[in-house]
Amino acid sequence: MSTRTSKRYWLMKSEPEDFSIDDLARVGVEPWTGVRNYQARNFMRSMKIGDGVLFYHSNADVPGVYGIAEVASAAYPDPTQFERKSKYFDEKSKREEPRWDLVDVRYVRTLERAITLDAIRAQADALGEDFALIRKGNRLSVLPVTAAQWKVLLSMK
DNA sequence: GCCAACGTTGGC
DNA sequence: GCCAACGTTGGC
Repeated sequence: MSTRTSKRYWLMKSEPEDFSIDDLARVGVEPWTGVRNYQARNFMRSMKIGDGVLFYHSNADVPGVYGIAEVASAAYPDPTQFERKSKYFDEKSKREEPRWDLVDVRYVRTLERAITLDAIRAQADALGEDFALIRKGNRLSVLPVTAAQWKVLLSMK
């Protein structure tokens, strides 16, 4: 029994040179490996299948939201933390007590026009000060989006 | 490539 | 528990 019935929303960052919305469109579903920040991990642990995801390109020529995805699994241990050759290997993580989790993310659609970081900043008033993406110094790669913020962002033209 | 912001690590 | 050093993120 889920204690939560309403869908939640998230924003997940990826460097497009590493993994872009086009890559997600190609593979369909992708395990979101490599998150090594406790706050971001905890957000993933609270995700439910079907939650909405804004796919954000960071370190891009034009940073912004390029597509929509959805959560396709509950959180489970990120296998790359145990892979010695992986850049995400964490020697301190134990198989009996994995430190890092991930969720699977499923492609939904690519936006015709990206919602650029500039455009998002221009809507700061409508989005509110609690929007972590545009809070000063924020570096979280997985962050929550309220239903109201989701609506504001996707209705931007 | 630079650098501000911020998280983590480790010495004490 | 403090905090300096270091590493990473991510916009520019």
